[in-house]
Order: sequence, then C-alpha cells, then structure tokens
Amino acid sequence: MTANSREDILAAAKRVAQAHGYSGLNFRDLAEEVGIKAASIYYYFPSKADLAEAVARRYWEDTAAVLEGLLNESGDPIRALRRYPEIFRRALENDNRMCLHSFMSAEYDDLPEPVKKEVQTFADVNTSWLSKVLSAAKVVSPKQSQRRARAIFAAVAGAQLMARSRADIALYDALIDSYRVAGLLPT
Amino acid sequence: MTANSREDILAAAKRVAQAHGYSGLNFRDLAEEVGIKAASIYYYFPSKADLAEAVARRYWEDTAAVLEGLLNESGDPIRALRRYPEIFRRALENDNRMCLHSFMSAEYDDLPEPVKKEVQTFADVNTSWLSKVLSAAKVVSPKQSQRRARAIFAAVAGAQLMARSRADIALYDALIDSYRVAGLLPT
DNA sequence: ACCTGAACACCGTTCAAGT
DNA sequence: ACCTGAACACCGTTCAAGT
Repeated sequence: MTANSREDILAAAKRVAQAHGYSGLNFRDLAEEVGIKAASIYYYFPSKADLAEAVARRYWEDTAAVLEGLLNESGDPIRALRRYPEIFRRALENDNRMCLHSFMSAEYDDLPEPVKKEVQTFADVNTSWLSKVLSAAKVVSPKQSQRRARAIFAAVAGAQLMARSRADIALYDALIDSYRVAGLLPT
Repeated sequence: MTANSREDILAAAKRVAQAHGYSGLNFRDLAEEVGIKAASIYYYFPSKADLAEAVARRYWEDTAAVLEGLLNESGDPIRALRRYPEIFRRALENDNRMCLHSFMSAEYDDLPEPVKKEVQTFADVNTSWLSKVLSAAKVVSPKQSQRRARAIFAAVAGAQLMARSRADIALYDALIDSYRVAGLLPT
C-alpha cells in the first residue's frame, strides 16, 4: 500500500465529480475519504479550481488512453466504433455515475476558465478519435467524418444523461440500439 | 404591473435553475431578484425541495403547452417534428441556458424524490408527444415510435448540452443537421 | 514537505414580530 | 395575508501556523 495523497485526492475527486459535479465537490468529505483533513488538500491543490482542473485533465488523458486501447484491441475501426458506447456505459455501471464532461457542461456558467478548457479538450479527444475511426471504417466520407463524430458524441452523452435520470442502464442500451436502427451509429 | 410574488419566485427560480441547476438555487439571491427577503419565500414554499418541485412541474406544464401549440400551428405532424429542435434552441438563445430536465438529470443523486418525479414527467411529456407525432407522420412504424421518440429526445438534449459547453449555438444547429443527415431526424 | 486549528463566508431554515 | 430581522446549525473555503 503506497500512500500517495495527491493521487488519492485526484481519484476520489473524480468519483465525486462524476456523481455530484463541480459544485458538489467538497473538501471535507473528500478529505475524510482520503484520510486527511480538508485543509491538507490545499497543500496539493491551491484551490478548488486547481483541483477540478487537474481532475478534468486527468479525465481526458485517461479517456485518450482507453480510446487508443479500444482501437488497438479491436483490430479494425468498425469494431472499435461499435464498442465506443461501452465507455459511457461503464460510468452508469459505476453506481449510475456519468461522464465528467457532461456534468461540467451543464455547470458551464459556474466553471473556472481553466476547467472549461480541460472539459473542452475531453470533447476534442472524443470527436477526433471518432472522426479518425469513422473515416478509416469508411462509415462516412472523410469530409463528413468530423460532423458525424460530433453528432455521435453528443447523442451518446445524451443517452447516458437520460439513462442516469432514471437510473436505468437498460434504457441506455435501448437508446444506443435506436441510434443504430436510425443510422446514426453503424450496426 | 400586477405584483405576484409566488409567480415571480417561480419564474426567477426557473431561470436560475436552467443556468445553475438545483444545487445553484439559493434563496437569498432568488429573493433579491424578486425584491423580497429570503425568509419571505418560505411563506409560499415550505422548503427548497417544494420550490424545486413546483418549478419542475411548471416547467413540464409549460412545455406540454408549447408542444401542443407547435403541433397545432404547424398544421401537419412532419412539420411539427422538424420544428421540435427549436424548443431546445430557445434555451440556448436565452443566455446559453439549458433544459431543466437535462441539468437535473445530471444532479439526479442530489434531488429530492418529488423533484425527480417531476423531472421524469418532463421526459414523458416530450417522448409521448414525439411518439405520437412520429407515428402520425409515418416516419417510423407505430411499434417503433416510442423507441425512436426516446432516441430523438436524448440526442437533442445531448446536442444542447454540447453546444452549451462551448456557448455555441451554431454547433447546436450543426448537430441537429447531422442528426438529419444520419437519419435520426426527418429531413 | 506535509498537515491542521480556527476563523470566515454562506446557506437553508425557523420564528417571533411587524404591517 | 404578506413580509422581515435576527438568529441557528451547518458546511465549504481559506490561511497562518504547527511539526
């Protein structure tokens, strides 16, 4: 057991933020979970804004790694594309949590500027990957891949949000399936 | 100018909740906007949960009226369907606000039970209307209309959320257009 | 380097009192 | 009927100070 407060704080903050958002992130509860005092968090992160920025950056970095892994292990782009919704499903499986990007998009007005920036990067990472894979799989023309990538990202996030509002993973699966039937996602 | 504190509170709370969510709703700021003191709000609403419940109920009631109006003035179902995304666009036009349902779906874990119930009714109102109109317009078979209705609702909400995260209405329009190109929405 | 006590600011809520 | 000042209990945030 290697104690590492900074990493522990980051991991706990990520979990909290995916369930309660930026506004629901609080240092006392966070500290208790990590086993230190609330004030100690300020040793690692000068402010709540800095913590949230670090969490949001780590979040897209982790997602970028997952996406690359998905593409590699799937072998071909179309199979990777089919499995993309699994990533958002996993958050719901994790006690009905949701994508940090989605939660923080709702909280846009109350987000410090640096946090907004990292949140946008998460969207960029996702849409760039989708665009690349859509193009490689020849699902749409290279010219259309960026637009379709954004549509898929937005729609999948919306499905996750709606499923969360009923704590119903089966609804998420049904929505993704409907996207496939309608032609938004490849079958 | 008919003074009506209860209605003023409800209207102000709706605006605040569409920008900052349930957690961002606070009685002191709300009271200031209405021109009364925080304690006075308790004369009309016994608790924050009661206020939020009333706001969420009023929200779906208003939306139900807008949807009926849209169907009536459009003349035929397919035209009404094409104009459905305008409703979510209007929130963005209103200082980058968003659908109360979407925001509160993100806040699911922190919502009092009666508020959750009203939030779900908003989704029901939307998907029922969409289902009815999709079926009438023969866009999909009656058997598929409920599933497609949910998919459209989730996707449009997702588009609004993503556009809000960049304060970019043009992105919203592009996403809706992509949904049409992909076949999720009728052209 | 790492952590904390204690103060500060704020929020939902209550209630006795005012008009 | 409608509104308010003042207070309460609580909690997130901050910083000067400890080891």
